Amino acid sequence: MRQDVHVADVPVLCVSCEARHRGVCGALEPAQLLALAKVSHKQNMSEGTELAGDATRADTYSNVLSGVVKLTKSLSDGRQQIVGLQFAPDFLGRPFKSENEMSASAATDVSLCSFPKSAVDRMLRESPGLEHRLLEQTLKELDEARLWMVTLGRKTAPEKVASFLLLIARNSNPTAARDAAAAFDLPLTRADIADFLGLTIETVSRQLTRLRADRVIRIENNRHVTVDSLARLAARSGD
Amino acid sequence: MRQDVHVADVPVLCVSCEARHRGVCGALEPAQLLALAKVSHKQNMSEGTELAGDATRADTYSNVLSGVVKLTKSLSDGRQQIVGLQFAPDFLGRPFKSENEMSASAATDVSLCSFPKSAVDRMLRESPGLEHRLLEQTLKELDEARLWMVTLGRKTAPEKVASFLLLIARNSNPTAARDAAAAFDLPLTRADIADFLGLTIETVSRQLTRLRADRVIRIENNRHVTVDSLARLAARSGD
DNA sequence: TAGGCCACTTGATCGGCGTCAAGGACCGCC
DNA sequence: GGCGGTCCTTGACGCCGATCAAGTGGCCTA
Repeated sequence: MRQDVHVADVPVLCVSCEARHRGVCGALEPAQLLALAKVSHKQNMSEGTELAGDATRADTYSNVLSGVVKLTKSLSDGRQQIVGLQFAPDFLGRPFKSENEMSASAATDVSLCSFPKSAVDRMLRESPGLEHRLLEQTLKELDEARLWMVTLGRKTAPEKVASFLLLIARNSNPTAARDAAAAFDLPLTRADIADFLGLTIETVSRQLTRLRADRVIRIENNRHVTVDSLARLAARSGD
Repeated sequence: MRQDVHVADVPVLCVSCEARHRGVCGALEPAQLLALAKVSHKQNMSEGTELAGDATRADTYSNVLSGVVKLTKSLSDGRQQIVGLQFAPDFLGRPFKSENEMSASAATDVSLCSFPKSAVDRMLRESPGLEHRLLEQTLKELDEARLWMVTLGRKTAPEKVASFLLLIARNSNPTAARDAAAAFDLPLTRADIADFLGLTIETVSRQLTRLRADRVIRIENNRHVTVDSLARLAARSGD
């Protein structure tokens, strides 16, 4: 019965939403959640869709409900670097700035729950718990970014590719033991992997075939990867 | 007179402290500032001092009052990467985690104002303004980290070195015009610059002499750099 | 003044990864 | 079934930056 009352308080949109528990929405009171749900909407974007351009006005925030969003920065001559991957239930958007400094696009088919920036900014001022969640997520992203800087700056191509596979493997099953097996689909094309690792697609391809030749991984349909021993993969990741 | 009253409220330790205005302490009420000042202490550390080791217990936070602190991560075989530089009045420490995941050390002589973690954590819970400041700083650091990821992943050695010089130049005089002249001391040794850029010290040295040969910079005593036109330097930074 | 140490520079050589080019696998479309 | 397109793989080659090895200059100590 208590459950019923509880569920009755929760907006329909949010009932089965992962972000309500693990994401930033978990910090909201039922009344706030209701207010926010009224102005938010779920949307599905297909792979490749540009979600927010570089130096464009950003007037919405989003939660990632499923799929993977890539954050990229480019140099003027077209060289590109992926500076972050956002998985469910990550929060998408840069508080306290109205301009995007990077572009976000759907690396896979993605579903998002989007809110007007103004509504969230108001709640941020009223509800310290929300700001706390946002701080936690931002610190997590900062840790991840700094960890990746080591990969970009100091690892070799074979180590980079192994590190990437490990990242995806761990993300697709966070509870797996360190030395377990794993199977997952790569959420990125070879070109995206290259942009994430600071390599070319040829080098990525060569390293993947090398890992396959050495029986560390198997690949089906270019996307589906099977790893018999994550420990063997980790041994190739350099750290 | 109002000024006198105001100053009288401020702890001696904090009266002339930059962090009280631009740093996180600016979010504190006089009473909180007083309470914090009672348990904090200023300390000077000389170049090279290890401030916090990898995987050690971290039980203090600090504000950087002067000098530069480098945050580094290492791979097991000794390869090292600097993942962040902290200048005054930056906040030093990782809230909500008791273990360091990276090591911090003094890149130059440094003066710090250190607080027990517990005292700050308590204030974080009581004072939303403090958490807000911290979120702003963390977002700023995340932006910087992601910007640097492009440098690490996609720029050539000449571009990396030019980018580094620009970063230091802009930091030593944030208000300078984009095409002004600049003069500053490098806060890092060649070895540190290499670890920051993901290069070797030989390559860093070669690129610096090239910039000098091309009259983009002048160098005295290995550390003091003069730039006649920041715009010319920026033109070599790749972005 | 000699000697050692440290940070940095400079030169010669090597190899990892980028570049260029071709070819294969899979797809939808006509 | 042929055809073009996209994504990926594979091979040949060359260059940028790492590696190895001296050499220079400033500073400290004796």
